[in-house]
Parts: sequence; structure tokens; C-alpha cells
Amino acid sequence: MKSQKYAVAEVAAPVLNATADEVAALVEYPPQPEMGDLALPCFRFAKQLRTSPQLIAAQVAEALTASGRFATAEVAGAYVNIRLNRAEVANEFVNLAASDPASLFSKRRHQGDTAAIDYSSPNIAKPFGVGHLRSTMIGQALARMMRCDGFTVIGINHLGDWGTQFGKNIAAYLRWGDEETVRQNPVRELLRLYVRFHQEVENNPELEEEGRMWFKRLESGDAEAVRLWRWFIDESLKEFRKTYDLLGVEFDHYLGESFYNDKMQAVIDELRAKNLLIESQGAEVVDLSDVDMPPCIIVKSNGTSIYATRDLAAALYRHDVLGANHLIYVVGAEQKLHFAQLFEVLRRMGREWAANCRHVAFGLMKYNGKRLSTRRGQVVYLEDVLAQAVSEAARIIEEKNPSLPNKEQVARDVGIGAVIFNDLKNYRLHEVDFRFEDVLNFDGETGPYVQYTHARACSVLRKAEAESVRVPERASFTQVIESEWTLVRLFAQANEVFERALDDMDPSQIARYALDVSHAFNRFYHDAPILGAEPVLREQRLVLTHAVRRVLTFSLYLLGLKAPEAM
RNA sequence: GUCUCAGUAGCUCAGCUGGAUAGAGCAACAGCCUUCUAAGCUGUGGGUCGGGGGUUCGAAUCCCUCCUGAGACGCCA
Repeated sequence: MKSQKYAVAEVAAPVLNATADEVAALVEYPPQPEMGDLALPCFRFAKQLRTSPQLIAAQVAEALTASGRFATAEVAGAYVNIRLNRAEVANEFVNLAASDPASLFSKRRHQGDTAAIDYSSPNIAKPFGVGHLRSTMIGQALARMMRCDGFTVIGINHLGDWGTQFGKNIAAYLRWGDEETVRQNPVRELLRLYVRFHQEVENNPELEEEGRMWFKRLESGDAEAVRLWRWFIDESLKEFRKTYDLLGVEFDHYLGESFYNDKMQAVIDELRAKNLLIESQGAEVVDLSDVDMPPCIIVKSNGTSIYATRDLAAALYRHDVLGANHLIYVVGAEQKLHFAQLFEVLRRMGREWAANCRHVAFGLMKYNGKRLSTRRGQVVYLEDVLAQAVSEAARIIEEKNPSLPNKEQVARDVGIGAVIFNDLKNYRLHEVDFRFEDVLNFDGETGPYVQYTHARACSVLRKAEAESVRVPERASFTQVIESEWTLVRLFAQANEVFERALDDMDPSQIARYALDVSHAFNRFYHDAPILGAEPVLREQRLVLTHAVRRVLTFSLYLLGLKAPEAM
């Protein structure tokens, strides 16, 4: 709709003694569609032009009408309400949506840029819970959105595969575990041992020392410690990959924290060489008091490094070795300060690309209003949630469409889609309270609703084919009824929605858009015959249906959902 | 204590860089399948936009203040 806003602005600007860009920024959508397609409020020109806003609006309306570029331009108080030439706009956007939905959304503003996105990043030997869905799916959606906007995207799974917890894991395993049980159910068994460790430590404090001892051995390369550690990683990854396969999530690199063990000294050396390190309470830190931030600890008082050092090494690796000039971190909001410090230190190290680093924070996932504690063994496994959603989808298919071919696959696509969409539809910074009743409800503003709408559109197109009705590549629109026009307007807004979603790093805006298109199509489907319309109208409506189908497929793709053709 | 984020209908949330009577979904109730998939469509009820100030022609939106909740605040990541 940008081009239409600008067209209005071009004509109105001379009347308002302002530039077209200034005016274009003021053009908005009227609250009620009956008022018009676009509106220009004229209040703020009153002072400069020394006339009433109403009079200014009248002059603007006159100029817009005289230009002949719009269907109507009417005054309503201080507003000018503009109606567009429906057939013209429909010809432009419906045909574009039908032929090339990616171009409908994106102008590929970032051709030539490379972005490394850090997302999902679960901890080894810990469960993959519902909480990990957030980083995983927001990251996956952003990866696709950024790729669509021209970025070369590098997806990185920054696995938590290092730290003192592995000393505890090893100690607990050696005391109470056995190979066979772990092999059968690695993550659940390792968690059980880990939880037991924390329980027993209450009465038996020397266990802590045992854990520390095993981590020291691991650090110094002790064969037994390294063997067990690697084994935990392998077993955990096998399970994680199963979940990623279900979700359809992919990474270019699995690079755990341990990968940077030998890359941190260089960071420390560089910071020291650049005189950024100062001694403080026995530790070495970068002082950030001049930007009102607490110091960033680089070397602990016991001489070892810390996560900030590791993250600096990882950032340098992503830029210098992987060639990324934009670094994106899809990590919980609780690490906000840490990333602010990290980016500030990078800037002080002279890395001008620090300005392109972004922490895409998200709110905590709670369960029945409570925070889950892995350490206490409170976990809702994502694989259990997905399985329940899939069986609910299967149940509904059995009830509504038992003759559907490919039932199992569709149940998977829909059930998993419901879980993903439920997570992506809300603003990422909000905390989400995970509740099965919400996730397993497939009515209303849900993934299955969008998928169902897509399947409906597919069904019409299939039926056309079966009746040997040709669906042309493009149509020439003549008359456009209200319910069609709502769809056309949405297509015309796709680019604005997409760019805002990307600038805000907010997939929920794509999800809302898909819901809007779905609702508009369902209304159209209900109101107007498609196949039953007379030939000229039938042709337009089939192209419109095809456009809806492609726009929904594309939106669902961006969000990481499958688009079954029947359900 | 300081900082950050959030507070909109019974519940879950939209509301774009301030703009016209604050919108959806769920839940409740009432309609719509001899016609392209009813996982749909339509309608009804439901709101002092946390409270109070301020800026403005105009504030859910910006500023101040208070209340509530969450998170962060040096050797976990």
C-alpha cells in the first residue's frame, strides 16, 4: 500500500506546502473500511497555513479528485477519506501474489548482507522442554524472514556443552547410573541422575567437591571424563535432532560452548593489548561505568574465563571466520544486560559491526503460572506436547474427515503447526503461560485455522481442475466486491507488514497477517460463489483463490508451519 | 535499593513512528450446511485501556509519579 500512500501524498503535498515524504508518513488506514481505503488527517497543517483543518481537508480532497488518480476523495471533518480504484489495485497485487508471493512481501533490502542467528541453543544432558520452543521457533522464523529479505543466513545452534554441571553429571552417573539405562532414554535418565545429585547434596555436601573434581579432570583432558562427556553430547544430540526433525528446524552449524575453549585466550590478549582490562576485586574486567553499566568480567579472580569471554570469542568467530556482518541472538530477556555489555565491549575493541549486533529477547515460558525448575525435575517435555497435539489432530480428522488420504502426515503437520503457531502468534517479549487447553484448541486464531483456510482454497482449485475449469496465470479485474476487496487490500499491505516484522524482529506480525488473510478469505468463500460464478467472475475469483493459497503457503513457510493441501 | 520490561473485555491477546464511536479469538448465548471442506461464517452481551497528574487541536499510544507483576543488578549461561 506504500505506493498508494505515496500517490496520495504527491498530490496533496503542494496543497499542504510540505514534501511528499512528510505527507506520506501521515497517510493512514481509516478505522472503518466504509470510510475509505486511505485517510489523511489535516490537523497539523492548520497552524502553518492559518486555516481550519476542515478547509484544508476540503482543498486536499479537491486536488485529489481533480487528479483523477483515485476513485473518490471525500471530506469528513478534518480528514480526507480516499477510495482507491479497486480494479487497478487488484490487477497489480492479486497477480503479483499469485505469481510471486515472496516479492509481494519482500523488496530484498539486504542483498549482500550475511547474518548469523544464534537460536535454540539447548543444554546438553538437559531436557528439551516447552520453554525451548520460543528461541527455536522465533529463530527459525527470523532465519526465513531474513533470507527472504536478501540476507545470507547462517543458523547456529550454540549448544550448552560446557561448564561445571558436567562434573556433576559425570559424578552422578558414576555413582548411580548405568550405561544401558542411559542408552535407552538418555536425556530423561541423565536428568534423573542430575536431580538426584542435587537432592543428595543436601545431606552430603562433599558431593559438590566430587563434581568439581570431575569438571577439573574434564578440563585437563582426562580420558574417562572426556569419554563420558562426549557420550552425553552424542546421546543428547540424537534426541534433539528428533525434535528438530519434527519441528522442521534446521541449523547450518552445531557449535557448542566448548568449541571456543581454545579461542578465549586471544580475546583476553587483545583486550589487554588495547588497555581495556582493569583489575577489580581480584578479577579482570572491562569497566563500563561511563555508560552506566556494571563491569563486564573477563577473567575471574581464580584466573579462569567466564561466559562473557566465551561469547566474545564466539562473536569474533562468527564475524571473522563465518563472514557474518549481522549477529542475531535469540535468547531470553533475562540476558539483556549481558548482551548490552557484550556489544559494548565489542565496540570498544574497535569492531564497528557491533552496531549490527542484536539481542532478540523473549519472555519467559511458564507452566500453569509457575516457573519451571529443571534442577528440581519440573519439566514439560516438548516431545510430549507435540505428541499430544498430533493425537488431538488425528482425533479431529477421524471425526471430521475420516476419508482423508495421508491422515498421519496431516495430523503431524496440523498438530505440530498448532503448537508452533501458538508460540509465535504473540509478541515475543510477553511471558507466556503454557496451557494445554490453549494449545490443543484448534478453533479461532490458531495454526490449524490458517492451515484449514489454505486447504479450503486448495480444495476449490482442485475442484476447478476436476471440472476442467482453467485457472489462468493472471486475471484482469473489472468489478471487485467488498469481500474480495478486503483480500486485495491485505495483499497490498503485505510489504509493509513484512518490513515492520523484520525491523522489529517479530514473527507474530506475520502470524497476525496470516490470520487476517485467512479470515478475509473465509468470509469471501462464504459470501461469494467461486466455481458457480459466471465465467468472467469465475476466472477472477479463481486467480484470487490461487493468490490466497500462495500467500498463506508463504506465510506459513515463514513461520515454520507446513501447509497441507487437504485436512 | 537501582535499572529494564509488562499491566487493554471473565480468559488469551491486537491496536503501526499520538489521530475519527478502543478491536480480535476463547468462553457464554442466538442463528447459518439440498450450494466450492461448519477446524468455517454471522450476530448478541461484555471495557473508568492499573491509578493520578502533564504535554497536545487530539493520548491506550509521548513525559512525570505512584501501585502491581516479572526479570536483571560482578566472578552460572
